[in-house]
Amino acid sequence: MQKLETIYEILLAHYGDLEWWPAETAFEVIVGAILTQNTAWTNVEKAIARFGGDLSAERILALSPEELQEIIRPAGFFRQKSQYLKAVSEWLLSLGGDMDMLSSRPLPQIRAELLGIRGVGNETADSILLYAFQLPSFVVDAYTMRFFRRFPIPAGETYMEVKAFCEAGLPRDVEIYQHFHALIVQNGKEHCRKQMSCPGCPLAELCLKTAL
DNA sequence: CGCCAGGGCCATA
DNA sequence: TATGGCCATGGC
Repeated sequence: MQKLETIYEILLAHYGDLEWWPAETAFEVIVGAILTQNTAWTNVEKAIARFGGDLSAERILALSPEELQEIIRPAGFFRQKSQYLKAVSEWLLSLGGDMDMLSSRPLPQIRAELLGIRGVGNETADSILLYAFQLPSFVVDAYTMRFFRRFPIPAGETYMEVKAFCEAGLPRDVEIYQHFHALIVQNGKEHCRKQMSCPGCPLAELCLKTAL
């Protein structure tokens, strides 16, 4: 396949800078990362709106399980996710709650801590690192997995293999990681999801055109 | 009506 | 390590 940077440049030239993780605060990014697990983003927006602008780790811990479940109900899996939200909130506050202090520590350490939290797996951990803490940890999601089935990776296709491949093939830069992830999602939504709609795809000439 | 969306946990082999 | 069942809502 082509150099990863080449693919990135092509996508960037075609779609431009996509900023698709809208959030008022870093904590809202964390909440969104939990709520969006296997869930449409429109449902996450509904759930976040139901916090009524009062969204903090303290608030989440103060709410009863039932109250929290009722607020996030539109995001689905609300019984599990209410526990997950309380777990990340406890982690955050147990370390002082200062996002800047937290993010100033070694990335691998933060990632390991995140993975130790109930409800935080690889993708959620990387989303929090990249979009909430602004640290260079590449996010691999369902779109990314499908994407690299079109451009097979020699190393393999497990989560960590795809992640390592992307990080090795791009400058270690938060903006680039964020943009590339957004570009992959946008391209995947428009082209290789339900049907093979190659016309108009900026990568049509490079793609293996493998049925997904 | 059925499908599935920006996963993760847990039990089982 | 690798499947498979489970969790739940809203949009199409």
